[in-house]
Amino acid sequence: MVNSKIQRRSEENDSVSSEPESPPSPSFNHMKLTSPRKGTKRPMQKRVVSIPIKDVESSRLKGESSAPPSDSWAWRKYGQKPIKGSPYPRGYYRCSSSKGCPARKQVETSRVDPTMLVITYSCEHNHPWPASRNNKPAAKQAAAAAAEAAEAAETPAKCTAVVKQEPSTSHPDTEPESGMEDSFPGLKDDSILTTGDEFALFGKMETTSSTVLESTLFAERDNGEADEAAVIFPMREEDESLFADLGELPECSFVFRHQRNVGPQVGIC
DNA sequence: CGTGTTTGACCCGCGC
DNA sequence: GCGCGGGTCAAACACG
Repeated sequence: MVNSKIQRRSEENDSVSSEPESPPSPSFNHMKLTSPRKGTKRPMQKRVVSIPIKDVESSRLKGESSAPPSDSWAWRKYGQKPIKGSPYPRGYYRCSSSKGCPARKQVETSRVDPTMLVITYSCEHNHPWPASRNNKPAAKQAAAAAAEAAEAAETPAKCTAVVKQEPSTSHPDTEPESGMEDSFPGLKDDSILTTGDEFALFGKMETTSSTVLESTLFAERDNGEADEAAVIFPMREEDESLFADLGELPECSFVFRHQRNVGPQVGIC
């Protein structure tokens, strides 16, 4: 019971702790050795992705058989909570593609725009994603998760996105080289839309008409337009190789890009 | 039978 | 110090 609970948490912590130099906080010592919680110093990487509920509903109506996979990983739901201030519940998912995978994601309907789903991915710093994938369950579960949030929203979908561009850093090498770059211009050139290998799965997100990748770091600058906090991390070569595995993205896709001098732009498609 | 979902309870961090 | 809110656990249940 309690013992098993503690033991389980200890095991989880063991599997998670890739940093021997950062012992658990004293408050965890007596009771819970658990995954990172709010306010802990553990370097969790976080990415926030918004997708239109419309896409989710459409894919669900199609039986999701012909719909693109939401991502490449299997997610197991481990909780759902109503969020204060938001009429929509938040679902909590854990990566089940491999044992001990600390990756998690949260799915909720955006309070700012009820037509958008906000999916927050988080993972331990430098945590390697499992090499093997489980596309079928991943697609099924992610679609179900999104559909669930979509049901909670019960609002007509539209296609609205907030876009940020970065003219000052438009390098010539931002020329798209693949289908992905067609949809995410400049994705490969810098760390604006910085995505670690943990989040290579973003490319598999359910994106059939419009997709927004939110880098909410800039949102913090911009008076917190988004309601999620994200940590930006540099993209490395291995990340790019993982991006190579990204699926095709919709034509009407916007990428939030972080910049210093230019304010956000609103794009409607 | 294995895997995933639901749901109530528990725990912790943070704000007041 | 206390209460609130968010995040997680785990038993029970559902499904393929």
